Amino acid sequence: MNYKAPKGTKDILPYEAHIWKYIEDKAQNILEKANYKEIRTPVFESTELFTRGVGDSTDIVNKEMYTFLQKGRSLTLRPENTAGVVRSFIEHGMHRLPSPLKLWYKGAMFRYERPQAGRQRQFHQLGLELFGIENPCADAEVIQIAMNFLDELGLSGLSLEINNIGCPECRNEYKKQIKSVIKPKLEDFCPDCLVRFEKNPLRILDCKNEKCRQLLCLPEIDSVISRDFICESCVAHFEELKEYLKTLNIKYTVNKKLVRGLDYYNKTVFEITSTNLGSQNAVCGGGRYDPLVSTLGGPQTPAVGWAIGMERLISLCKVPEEKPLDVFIVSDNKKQALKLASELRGLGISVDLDFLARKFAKQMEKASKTGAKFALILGEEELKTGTLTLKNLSTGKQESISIKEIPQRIFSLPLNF
RNA sequence: GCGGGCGUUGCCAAGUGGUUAAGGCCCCGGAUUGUGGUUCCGGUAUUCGGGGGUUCGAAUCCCCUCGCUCGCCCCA
Repeated sequence: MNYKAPKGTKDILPYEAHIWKYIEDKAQNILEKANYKEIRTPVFESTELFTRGVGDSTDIVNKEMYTFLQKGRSLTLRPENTAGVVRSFIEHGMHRLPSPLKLWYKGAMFRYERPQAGRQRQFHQLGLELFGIENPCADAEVIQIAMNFLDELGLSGLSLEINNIGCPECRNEYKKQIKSVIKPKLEDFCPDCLVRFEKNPLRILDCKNEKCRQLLCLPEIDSVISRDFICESCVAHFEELKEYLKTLNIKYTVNKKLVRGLDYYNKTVFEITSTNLGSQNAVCGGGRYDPLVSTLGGPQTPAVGWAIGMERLISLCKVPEEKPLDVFIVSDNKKQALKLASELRGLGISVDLDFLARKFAKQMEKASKTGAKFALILGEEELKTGTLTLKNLSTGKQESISIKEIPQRIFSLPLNF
């Protein structure tokens, strides 16, 4: 029997793992500087959390969840992490902590979809959530952090799109108006949009079907889209956010047709896309979700957050080379070699050695191929005299040395070694 | 759920009906039993994703099936 990783899953192989670590370290660094604390929640939650939280009109809930029954309880592998973090927030009474509460997370998410470029069934997100602040300065900080993070990774070809989809009240009015102008032309729209018309009419706005897009440009429809349908307080929120972004020197474009697929969003929504990805070009997506905490049974708490798709991000990053190994021990005495390795590791030096006890030439070859900076020779001669031979593998120079001198020799190497 | 492309060794591949299935990389051994990264020599696929069929003869043609991949939908 040949076993393969299941469809839509991938191994992160040893030579790729340092890329993940590099990115995660960078994120952690940036987030902690802004006082975000890491939270780790379970990879599965009760199914109801997602049907309530993410929304049962969404594709995620309708056709993409990995759900299983355990002793009569329905559980689901998390398709996203906001609902889980909010559940934890409520369960542990975090609303009593000083506001704002800033959390971040990273981990695997699961959605049953047809895999393609930039999309897997098990994928990883890194995200943050900011609770307790209604003012758009929170939206601005969150966006600023995302942009800063992507910037520091040296990404190019990114663009930030923002929109304000209103609060539940004004959005209902907007839906009515959209429906009324679309209705006369309804039969010209694609079959998917016919379904959307009933279930979630705003989703028609970001349909990628060429015909639908043209229909949306008809003057009578376009005028409804481009008019600010949102209520005064939502407009004020949006205007203020734009001022913050301007002050922070963050470039953005307003995209009136940007609608996010998760039911919990209100007011601000945004997306960061890259021209260097395939058709799944969103690296980061997020927005404000003021109603969610109370929907899930907690006290009314405003919140805003985003998530970044790790696999998509990694495909865009140029990452520095892995640090080379400091020392490779060449020896025909395995016991002494292992002992030496353990001593040097204790001093903070990275050390490997040959376990096959091959001849010196082979061990030297291995030392080279491993990419070690030094070969440290511990043979009969060295054992007799109580010394070691340290060979610089890039210059070929070697010297007799005592164990005490090793750290100094190794750490004094210039950085561009 | 619906479309397109592709499956030859650990990896990248040549081969499109005719004897033992090129080549390159990696790996292993030797030249070189205490000195590498360069070089040279040698080794590693009873078998072409799997099953069935056509044929004297199939990686190559036909049918079925499985897997991967890209796109639609949707999302990070």
